Amino acid sequence: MSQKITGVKGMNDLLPGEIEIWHHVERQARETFRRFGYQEIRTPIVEDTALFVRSVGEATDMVGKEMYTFRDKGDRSLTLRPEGTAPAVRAYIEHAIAQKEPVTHWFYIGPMFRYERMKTGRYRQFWQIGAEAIGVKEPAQEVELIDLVRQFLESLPLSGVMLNLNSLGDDQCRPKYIEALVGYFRAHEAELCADCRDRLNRNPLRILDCKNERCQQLAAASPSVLDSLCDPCRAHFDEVKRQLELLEIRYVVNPRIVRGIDYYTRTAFEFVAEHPALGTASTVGGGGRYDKLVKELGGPDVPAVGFGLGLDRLVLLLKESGRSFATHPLLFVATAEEGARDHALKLVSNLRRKGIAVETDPRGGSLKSQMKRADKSAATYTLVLGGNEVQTGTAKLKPMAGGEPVTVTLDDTLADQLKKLSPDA
RNA sequence: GCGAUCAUAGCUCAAUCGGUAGAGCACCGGACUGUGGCUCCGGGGGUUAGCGGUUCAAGCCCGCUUGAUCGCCCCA
Repeated sequence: MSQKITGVKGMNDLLPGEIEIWHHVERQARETFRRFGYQEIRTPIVEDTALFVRSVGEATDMVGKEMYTFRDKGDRSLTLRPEGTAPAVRAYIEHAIAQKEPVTHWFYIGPMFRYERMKTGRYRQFWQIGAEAIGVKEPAQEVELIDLVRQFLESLPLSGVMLNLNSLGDDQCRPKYIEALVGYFRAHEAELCADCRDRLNRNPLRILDCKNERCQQLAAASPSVLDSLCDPCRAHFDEVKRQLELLEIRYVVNPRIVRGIDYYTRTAFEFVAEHPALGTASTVGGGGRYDKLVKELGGPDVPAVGFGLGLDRLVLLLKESGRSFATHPLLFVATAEEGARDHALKLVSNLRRKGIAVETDPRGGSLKSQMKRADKSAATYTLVLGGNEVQTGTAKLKPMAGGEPVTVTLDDTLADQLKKLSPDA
């Protein structure tokens, strides 16, 4: 047992029984993105470490202590991506997408990696559904993305998710705000927790996020970002709010949302679900505008907005609904006599080619044991193939949930007969 | 990174004072020889997470490791 190899800590296997719910969420996501005109991208799981250091920010927890970083055989420093925006922007720049189209709408679904302590809803490999809209400076862009998330959540369906909204200002007004904030906290430095005293120098915005009681009190009385927005930022924020109201999207302005990433400018938002199933991991998604990031990473000076949703957390919430997403075969084929095996083999193959979900037990065995497997498969009908059926060219379909058997003919029209019986399948 | 709790069959859990590891569910088979579920009967399953220590004797006591759960931190 000491030699037993197990999965890596914090990285989970997804097995049948659970995977169906993931498929459901991913299917609804893809369908929503289709309606909004967003196209899928797939970027590598591994990137140059510098990409995240330069975009997410050196002083963030994500970069400072949560990255899976290693050296490859060429002595390059590589990192398992902790988030999806930086890789998307890297790809956008690398493929000179700005030269080809003024507006880019992308989405992605894939695993992210952060070296963190595990708890409910937080894993070292977790999955994100994200979107990036590059090239639009207008407030309508973040409103479109927020509307997209809303419609996606409705499709699952998932309710009770609150939208928290904030504006972090831009490079005109943010420096002044941070100056005011630092000045304020400097005056109360002795009262701050040890972490926050450190944050004061490295990343003062994060103090607003601190859960320490005294820090919270101080933060509550601190200058609000919203009071120091410059006129263009204020107008932008007001317009975002106006359009959200136009679409009847409910939100709460929360000036304490700062997000754990440095690249956000102006609008920042979070989707929060207070639910016991999530424990303290109540954030199911977050995003915001990052108008300077593309240029900072060496690309053109284009504005952008994006969001990321925690697929694992959505699945946790959806599991609570108790809904079943399992799929079942329409037909199970059992054989009653050894001589019918070859006929069954061909029958099953032909039905499958015609699109019918058919299961059988390749091991054969007694009819009784095959019937048990038919029951287990949750097939709608079972067809027992034996000498009689082969001889007469007809068979009875047994409805496994009860009811009268249905007689079918064993010819090329069998698939159509089955489809007629069960149009949904 | 810090703190707390926990680890027995595939799953949920028993096992008295330290004295031969058990049940339910699940799985397989039979009762019922071409018809599942219900009932009854039987069967396979365990280095008690791993390694070491104390003891005549350890699932139980002690140490370490690994893993899980929760809180802090932070986030999806």
